[in-house]
This record gives sequence, C-alpha cells and structure tokens, in this order.
Amino acid sequence: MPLETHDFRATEFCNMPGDDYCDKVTHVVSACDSRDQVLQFLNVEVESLSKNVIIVTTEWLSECLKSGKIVPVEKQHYIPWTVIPAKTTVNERTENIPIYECQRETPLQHHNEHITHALEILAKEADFRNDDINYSRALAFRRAACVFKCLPSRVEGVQEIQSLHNIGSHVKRIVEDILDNGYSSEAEKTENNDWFKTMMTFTGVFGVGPAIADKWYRLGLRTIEDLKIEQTLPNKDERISTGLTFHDDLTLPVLRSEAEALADLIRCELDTIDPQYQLVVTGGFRRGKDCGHDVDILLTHPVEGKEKGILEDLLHRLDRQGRLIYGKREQSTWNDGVLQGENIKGQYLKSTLDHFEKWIGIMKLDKKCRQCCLNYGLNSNEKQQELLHSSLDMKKVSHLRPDTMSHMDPKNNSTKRKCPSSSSEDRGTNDRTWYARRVDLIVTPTSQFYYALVGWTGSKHFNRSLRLYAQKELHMKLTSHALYDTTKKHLIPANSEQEVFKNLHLRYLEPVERNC
DNA sequence: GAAGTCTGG
DNA sequence: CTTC
DNA sequence: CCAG
Ligand SMILES: Nc1nc2c(ncn2[C@H]2C[C@H](O)[C@@H](COP(=O)(O)OP(=O)(O)OP(=O)(O)O)O2)c(=O)[nH]1
Ligand SMILES: [Mg+2]
Ligand SMILES: [Mg+2]
Repeated sequence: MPLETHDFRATEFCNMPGDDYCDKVTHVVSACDSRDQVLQFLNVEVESLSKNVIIVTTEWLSECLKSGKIVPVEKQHYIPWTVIPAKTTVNERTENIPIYECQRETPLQHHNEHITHALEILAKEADFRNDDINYSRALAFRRAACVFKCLPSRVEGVQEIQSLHNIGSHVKRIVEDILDNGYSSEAEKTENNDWFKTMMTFTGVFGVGPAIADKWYRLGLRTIEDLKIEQTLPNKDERISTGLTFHDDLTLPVLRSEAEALADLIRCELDTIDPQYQLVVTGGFRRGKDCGHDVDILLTHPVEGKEKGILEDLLHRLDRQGRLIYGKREQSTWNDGVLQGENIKGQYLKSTLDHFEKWIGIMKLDKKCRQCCLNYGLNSNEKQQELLHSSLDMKKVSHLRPDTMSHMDPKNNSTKRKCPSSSSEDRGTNDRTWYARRVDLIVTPTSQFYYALVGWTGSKHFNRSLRLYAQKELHMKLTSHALYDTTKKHLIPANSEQEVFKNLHLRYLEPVERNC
C-alpha cells in the first residue's frame, strides 16, 4: 500500500471513526497513551479490529516520513495496551487543577479533611496575629486548603502534591507530617496553645475580632464567664454586649430547619405587604451546608425600584412582633460612578440613595424550629434540593417549603403572629422558648439580583477568587451589584446565575461546587 | 519586591 | 505563605 | 476595628 494512501487513511480514522476500513488498513497511528484509548476513540472493539492492523505511535510515522518509506515496526513503536501506573493518573489529574478556585469544583465534603483541618487551624492562627504579613499567610493557608478540597482522592504520598499551585515548602512539610504521623504536630500544638484557644473563644463573640480578643487576653481574661463578670468591659459597644448576652445561643449552630422556618416567617410578612416580593435563602445553606452560624436571606421585587424601603417596612413589622433583639442597617451607595472612581462620596450620595440594602442583626426564633435533619433522608434531601434550586429562578419559584412550619407551629398560621415569648430578654437560654439567631437580610433591585445571588451565596473564599480572577484575567471589577468592564467602561448585565459565569468566561458552578 | 476581594458602619 |  |  502506498505511503500516501496509508497516511490519508490514517488521518481519516482519527477524524471520523467508521467500520468500513478493517480490511484495507495496515497501520493506525495515534498520539494516545494507550491502545485502549485508541480503540475507544475509534469506537471499535478489539476483536473487530483486523489481526493485521498495527497500532503505532506518531514517532513511527515521523520516521516513515523522514526516510520516505514504511519503516519496520519495532518494539518502541508500539503503544502500550493500558496506562498502568496510578501515579501518572493522579499526577495528570492534579497537574491539571486550574489556578483560580472559581475555575474548579470545590465540594462540601472531600477526601482530605485531615489535611484541610490542619491548614485551617494555621490560617486562623495567622489571622489572630492580626498584622499585614500574617493576614497574607492566612490567605496562603486557605488557598492551600482549597487545593486539597478539590483533589479527586486522598493524598497518599508527598510526591502527589509536588507541583501543585499554592502548595509551597511549608504546606508540603505539614502534609508530610500528617502522612507520617497521622496528624500535624504544628497544628496540634497550635490547637492546644492557650492564647490560640482563648482567641478562638473570644472571637466567637459577635462583634469581637482579633484586636479586641487579644486585648482581653492580655488583661488576663480567659473565658466567656470572665467577660460576663468583668462589668467594665464591653458595655460601650451594644453589639458586643448583645453578642455576650446571647453567646450560648449564637454559638449553637443554626440548622437548616431554622433557616426554612425563618424564611417562611419572613415570606409571610412580605406577602401581606406585596405578594410579589421574593426571597431566597443564600449563604452556606444554599451551598448545601446543613448548619451555619447565621441565616442569609436575599430579598427582591420584580419591579425595579419597588424593592426600595422594603427593609424598613419588614423590620418594623418584625419589631412589632417583638422578634428583633439587635440590628444594624447598612445603606447602599452603589451607582455606576462608584466603578469609574469619579465619585465624590459624602452627604450628597447618601442623601440621594436614602434606603438600606442590608441588615445584620439578631432575631428570636422559636426553639421548636430547630429540628435535626427533619425526618427521613429522602424528604430532607428533597428539601435540600428545593432550597438549592429555588433560586435558579426565584422569579418562577415562589415558595421553598410552603408547609414546613404550618403544622409544627400553629402560631405561624394565624394572621397575627407574635414573638414566642416577649418579656425578659436575657434570661439565659434555658428559661426561654426561643433562640437568639444571627440573621442577614439583603435587599437587591431585580436588575442586580443575580450578581447579588452569586455574591451572597459565596463562599467568602469563592468570592475572593472570583473577584481576583475578574480583575487580573479580564480587567473587570466584580461586586455583588454588578460586573464592570474597566477597559470598555460599561456594565455587563446578567439575567441568570449562568449568565454571571458566562460574563466572566467561566464554566458554570452549582452552589454546592462553590465550597472553597 | 509586590500582591493577595470589596464594601459599609 | 506562595506566586509572579 | 468589625461585619458580610
Ligand atoms: N464579597 C464578599 N462577600 C462575602 C464576604 N464574607 C462573606 N461574604 C458573602 C459570601 C457568603 O457566603 C455570604 C454569607 O456569609 P456568611 O458569613 O454568613 O458565611 P456562610 O453563610 O458561607 O457560612 P455560615 O454557614 O453562615 O457560617 O456573604 C467577603 O469578605 N466579601
Ligand atoms: Mg451564613
Ligand atoms: Mg451571613
């Protein structure tokens, strides 16, 4: 068979696998790593391939072309049947990890929790040190942890992580330690450190960060009880004193059932104002977590502009029910001038946009709303899916779980809702019928809804990654209001979450894949 | 040696 | 702490 | 400085 014909045929195979070649073909040239892959590509079984057909490497073809004739096929020209070494497979997979977290899937549960736990301890410790360098170290540890969260399997040897992005010498040392001894001695030492433990305790108080926590540590304080006894301390700051008063409640994880109950409650109020208002539970719950430190709820109205004032109205009603314990309103100062840096901030802007877009507060929620993994797995899974997908198009799906609370809490069905038990605020958690719960309410105009949804679904680290990626790779600026092209100087609208990702030239990631 | 998300109170 |  |  002439070489030209052979070449032609070989090329043709690669491009369009067929079943009419068997008797005429002598050689199959392929760049694949294994003959299995070649057969799979050609879509044929081993038996259907003529015994006379030889599968060879591209090197053989090169030699043929070079010498101008068909050279005899020798050992080195064969492609192995299968790719055996697992190492190669793992390395291939791990070396292909995209650099930005927002370019890859990060699930909630993964195969290297022993490693990420240690790295997150070290990240926290760096955070607590509270200076610029350690802030950066904390970020580096978190980035490293995120790499391990997205690996396809458990790390068994250091060689597997040699060339991974964001895994430097320190992290390698830590992983080596874990592989050898089952745990990281550095992380363990940190976890047992008195300062670290106290900083964990104190920063667990709503309103207390590393600076205040460390100040208290240096005063010799060690426990929450110490803080409560020390009357002189936080009475200036209402947020901290509230945080302290309800510390027991606020450190008890919020369960999904509570997030749903709270959403139902707020939805009922919204319905009496205007049933067109829409809400969705965002934050960790939307990413599939079954508990969290707060409930994040995003509100909007399909008519642009009608969302203005809703927060004031809603909070007023909740307050009348006696449900509000504490809260801070935040204004929106967003306009397109902000993005062009031509914005003279101050009274003018704030007076023209005289509405609030965010409320960070503490509410009362009936204790009976807190139900572990509400009955049978299938239903709870259903509910989870409902929660997760309800916002795929919130404008179509109006109810998350219309009936969840109605048969559990008859009070919630009456038109006049009341707070579980209005008197005595700070009796201690054992003496009341409700828990204090951290709640974030966010309002967005419908035009910005999907940017807000992505932003408030998070995770925080996912947002950081998205924003860095937008800035560095696309010369764009991403916020939870909009995406702005800084070169062309215009906004890019989005009418779905998928469009947000398209605008960023990213493959769409489901909320459950944003757990970095 | 620089950069690491962005915004409001 | 890690990368560029 | 703290919050998301
Ligand atoms: N852009 C930006 N968004 C943030 C930041 N921190 C938090 N967010 C957004 C993304 C989060 O998913 C969302 C809710 O934050 P939360 O503090 O409630 O965290 P999350 O709900 O993920 O966890 P949780 O279950 O509440 O402990 O707010 C930040 O620093 N920047
Ligand atoms: Mg949350
Ligand atoms: Mg929150």
